[in-house]
Amino acid sequence: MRWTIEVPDGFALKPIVLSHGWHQCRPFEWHADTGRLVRVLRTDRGIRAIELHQLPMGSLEVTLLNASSILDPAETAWIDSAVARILAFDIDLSGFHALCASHPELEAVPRIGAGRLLRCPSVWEDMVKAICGTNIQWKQAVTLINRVAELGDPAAEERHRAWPTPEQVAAAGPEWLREKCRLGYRSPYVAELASRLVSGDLDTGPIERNELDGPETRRFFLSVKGIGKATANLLAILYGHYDQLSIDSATYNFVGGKYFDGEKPTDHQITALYEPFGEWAALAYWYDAMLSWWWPSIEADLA
DNA sequence: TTCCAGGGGTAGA
DNA sequence: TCTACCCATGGA
Repeated sequence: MRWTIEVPDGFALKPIVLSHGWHQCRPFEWHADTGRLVRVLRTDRGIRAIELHQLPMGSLEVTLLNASSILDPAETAWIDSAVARILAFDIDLSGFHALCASHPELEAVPRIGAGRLLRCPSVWEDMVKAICGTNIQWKQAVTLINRVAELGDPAAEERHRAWPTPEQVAAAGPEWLREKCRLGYRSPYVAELASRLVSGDLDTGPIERNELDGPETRRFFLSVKGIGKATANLLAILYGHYDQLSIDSATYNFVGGKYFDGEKPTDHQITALYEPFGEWAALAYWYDAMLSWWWPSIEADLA
């Protein structure tokens, strides 16, 4: 089964897939050679694996990988809305793209259709992955995340698994996360997050419905144990609030190397550097780092 | 062996 | 608000 989805003007699939490390984590699967993004989704009818591919005229082609499944219009519409969430169709980048035009170092951003950041279908999944990425090398974080993903339900007759639900993680418990996933001291944080979602003590609805402003969004994420300032800011950035940078060890390395002669800058110095970008500060930093670091290696691939 | 990674919680000032 | 100190894990 195959259909197409219309995309916002100037949208490009590859830049958002490669915007950060989520595409390396199951149940995402990025095939760089063919430019296809596979994602497993849990609908109210079952576990579906879809493959996204951008057509030459811009729109997205969706291929259902569950060969024996036929979707009704309601389920197809649900998948379309999930794709829109993952690929941040709702984000209006026109202000940022206009700003990039007057900054030579960011000139490539609008030209290649970059600026959006890849999200998971649920805030729950974004939060777990963010917690797993704290104080750890990213490659190792991917290993942790993929072990947690093994808890998810498999699609019938397919190798794909959905991301586990909060109920599944809460039932598995902190010891399972520690011993089987090797989450270490992060395991009680993830277990508590799952339990709070199951009990209704925490509700991600306001984030999903985009009802909160930047400060409210950051306060929401900070209320979760295991999520501190850097991670809360990162998650707020994923949900469209760019006025506060997420400063982590990679930020010190990049900004120190490029602007402070190799010396580690203070948080205040970093903030001051991108303050002129105002509400777009975090994106300005993000693509400053991206274009300087590893973007050149893939830029030819994007042309 | 020691250091530290895409930090955060906690106690004490 | 700021600073030590501790926290699991495994790669470098």
